[in-house]
Amino acid sequence: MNLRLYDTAARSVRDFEPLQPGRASIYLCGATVQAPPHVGHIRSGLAFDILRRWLQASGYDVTFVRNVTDIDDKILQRGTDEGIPFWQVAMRNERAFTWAYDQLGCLPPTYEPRATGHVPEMVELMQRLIDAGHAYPADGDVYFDVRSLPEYGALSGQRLDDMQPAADSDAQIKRDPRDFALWKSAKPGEPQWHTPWGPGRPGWHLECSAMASRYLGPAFDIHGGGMDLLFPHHENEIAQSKAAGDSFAQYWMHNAWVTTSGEKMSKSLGNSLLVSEVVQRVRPVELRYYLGSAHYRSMLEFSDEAMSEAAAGYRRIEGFVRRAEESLGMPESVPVPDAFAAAMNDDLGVPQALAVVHDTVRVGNAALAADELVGAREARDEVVAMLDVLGLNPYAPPWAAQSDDGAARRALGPLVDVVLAQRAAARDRKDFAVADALRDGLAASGIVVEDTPAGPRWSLAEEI
RNA sequence: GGUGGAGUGGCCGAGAGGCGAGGCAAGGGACUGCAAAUCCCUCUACACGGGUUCAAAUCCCGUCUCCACCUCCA
Repeated sequence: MNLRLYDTAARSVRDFEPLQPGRASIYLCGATVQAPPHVGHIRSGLAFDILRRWLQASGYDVTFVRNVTDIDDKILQRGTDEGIPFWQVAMRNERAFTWAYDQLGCLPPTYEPRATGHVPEMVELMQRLIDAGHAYPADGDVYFDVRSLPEYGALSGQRLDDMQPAADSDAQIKRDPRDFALWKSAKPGEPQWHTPWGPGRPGWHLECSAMASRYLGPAFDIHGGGMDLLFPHHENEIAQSKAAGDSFAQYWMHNAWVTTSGEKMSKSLGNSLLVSEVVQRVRPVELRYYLGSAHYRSMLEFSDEAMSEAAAGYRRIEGFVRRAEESLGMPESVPVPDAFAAAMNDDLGVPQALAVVHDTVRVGNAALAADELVGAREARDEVVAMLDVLGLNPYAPPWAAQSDDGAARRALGPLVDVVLAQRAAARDRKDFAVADALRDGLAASGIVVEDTPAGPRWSLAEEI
């Protein structure tokens, strides 16, 4: 079974057929770096990280571009408010995004272009659009003429005449109120670049068209982003690029948002949960598991309770892998089970894929309990292979480094061994009160002791 | 007004005509000095009203509720 993906433009699931066999090119709309990221932003990065990993695991050579839009009205406003250059605001928030992507184990993009670094490409694109009669300069602005493109609105399924007229003050200088700005003339004090139409700065949509074609060419495979970018951002991107003669994206994918109390998480609603805050309450790998556990096109209602449940689910998987390592050593690379591959090939069916993981964990646990090492090894290696596709492999970066409390374990080990020896002596003489007190004492220090047929095992508690 | 999405058991969350995904929680059992972990078993579903069908959570008609987008948004 081949990979099938839901294409927003076709409103249906389609077989994925790359432009070049064995290669896949993806452009993901990244952050407009106005503020630090909340979990909704990172869900988008995560959903497409899983797509990318699955394509790579399926043998594709993936080129993954995720842009940074480092100039827009809010960034400029914030710079003004704080009395600092806009680029300082942008850089600060870009670092916060990078940190969050890294925390959640999202692979770095192949290229990560910034809007302000691609003004020449934007100017060239605008010139092509003007020459083709799809854009026009007006008072130092440059607008896209939506009426010049009959298919405008097709991606989002809207007809121009049904749209609410924009409450836009510059309506006088536009040919149609729904024409959108490719380029904005510089107001006093604003940053500016020189163009044939006067000094100004980029509009919101132009940068993605310019950068996508710069790094992926006039035609590429997949364009991704949040559902809320469908209109206007992606509609305008497709309009710019198609009007300029590019074939642009062959597939459009959109992830659903994260909600709290039934409402979309949003900076403007003030109900957003910063990634930096959430990872104080739960390990980053557990947050990744939680955000990835719902299908990418389903809304995810965020709650601490649901996140804790998800964390418990991940620890069950992780516990199996760690316990298996004690008797089996490190895992070997094996193919993922067919059921897992089938789930992933069906428009990234991570929920069903996770069901396969859990089923395999149960089989593996039973094999371990029965001392059937062959079966346990098979299950363990498959589980690790599946976790790897999902970016949850505890042996892979960044989790390996984070969960390897090497220094702490080396320092604590001899001390814990002393206490465990005392406890063993107490148990031998049936003095269970003392034995339990010793175990409780360790537990109070965050050291969990479990008895196994091979003797006690200790670990550092994950609960914070 | 236009467009799109959602309503599933105590909770999260899949599925899209027939054999009840999975997880978390709960109860029972096995194991254990006790616990933990693990395994086995068990319970509770498809918003509402009609219809089609041998068979509907799934298809059709209608209704209700909720959410999102329509030039700030992942």
